[in-house]
Amino acid sequence: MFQILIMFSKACEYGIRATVYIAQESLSGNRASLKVIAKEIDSPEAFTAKILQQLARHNLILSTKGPHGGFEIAPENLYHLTLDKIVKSIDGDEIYQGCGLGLKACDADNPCPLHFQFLEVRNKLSLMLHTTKIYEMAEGIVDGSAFLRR
Amino acid sequence: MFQILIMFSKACEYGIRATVYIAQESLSGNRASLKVIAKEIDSPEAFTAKILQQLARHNLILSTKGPHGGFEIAPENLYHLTLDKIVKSIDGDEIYQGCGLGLKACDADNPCPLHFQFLEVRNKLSLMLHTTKIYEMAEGIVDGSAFLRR
DNA sequence: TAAATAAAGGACAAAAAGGTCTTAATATAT
DNA sequence: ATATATTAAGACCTTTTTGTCCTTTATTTA
Ligand code: FES
Ligand code: FES
Repeated sequence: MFQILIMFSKACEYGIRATVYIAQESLSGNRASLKVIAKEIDSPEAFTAKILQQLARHNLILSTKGPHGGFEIAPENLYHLTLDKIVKSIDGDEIYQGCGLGLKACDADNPCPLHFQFLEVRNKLSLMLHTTKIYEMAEGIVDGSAFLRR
Repeated sequence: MFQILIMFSKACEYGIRATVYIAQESLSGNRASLKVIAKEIDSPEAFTAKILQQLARHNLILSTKGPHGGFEIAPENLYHLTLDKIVKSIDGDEIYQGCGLGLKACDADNPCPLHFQFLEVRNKLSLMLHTTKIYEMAEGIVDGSAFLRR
């Protein structure tokens, strides 16, 4: 009964914040270790590990084991990576499909009474996710105009 | 890890669909019983009961016990009731407050790197919820241009 | 090669959301 | 008054999400 209305699962929140932090480090050529990431974004370490594993499996971030290992974003990805990729990796593929009122299908031929209004909001969200770049978010951290904790 | 991105909790979905159905009946002067509601909107009966109880406690709908009892919407509410009231009754009050990335506070002075983009989407959603009237949704059902199940 | 460091993976635990069942309360009709 | 229909309320169960812990695997450095 008590769930926030829009947005991300905890997994997704941590995933986004972690990725932004990793991007920030990658911008200055450093790798970030799980321990540091979890501390910097104030997230549960082991849980964050699972999420980063997923992102690594989907090749959104790179992971390296051993001393001086950690996570980074490949230079060729760094400036292209958008929010929607992160979200899709974590929350799955069917994000933009289901009916907002929970009907089994969502289509304009058999719409629920909220279909068209809902679509507008969803499209706006979708646009936001597709156009927001991780490195831009990271730059906000670097220049001190945005924060990943507190 | 596997949660849909936007929108309503199941409780909210059922709550909205049930209310729209009740509104539809109220438009023609009838009460709707739990059993019929659950059947018409294809929702679990006992769970739906809980949700309707909440809505009744918040005075969004009226409930009457006994034979020919059931749920209805008071005529003076019928044309004013908007979606946001339903959502607020079920999912609580803090819907429009939290940070999209899960930071402890959401404000423009200490924004997360998604704050301003997020706000745009949230405002659009908020506007939609505040302007969409239940009776209009119900009319869509009546005239056959929208559906509450399938 | 051994020791140290760091991520990967799997089993498990806790919390929240979703859902059921049983009993009580209340209104109606006979 | 009694039987019946209907919602209210509380205890309980199930599934999903969130989170922890421990062992294994890979990499680096001494
Ligand atoms: S049918 Fe409900 S949102 Fe499309
Ligand atoms: S601070 Fe994150 S959405 Fe406002």
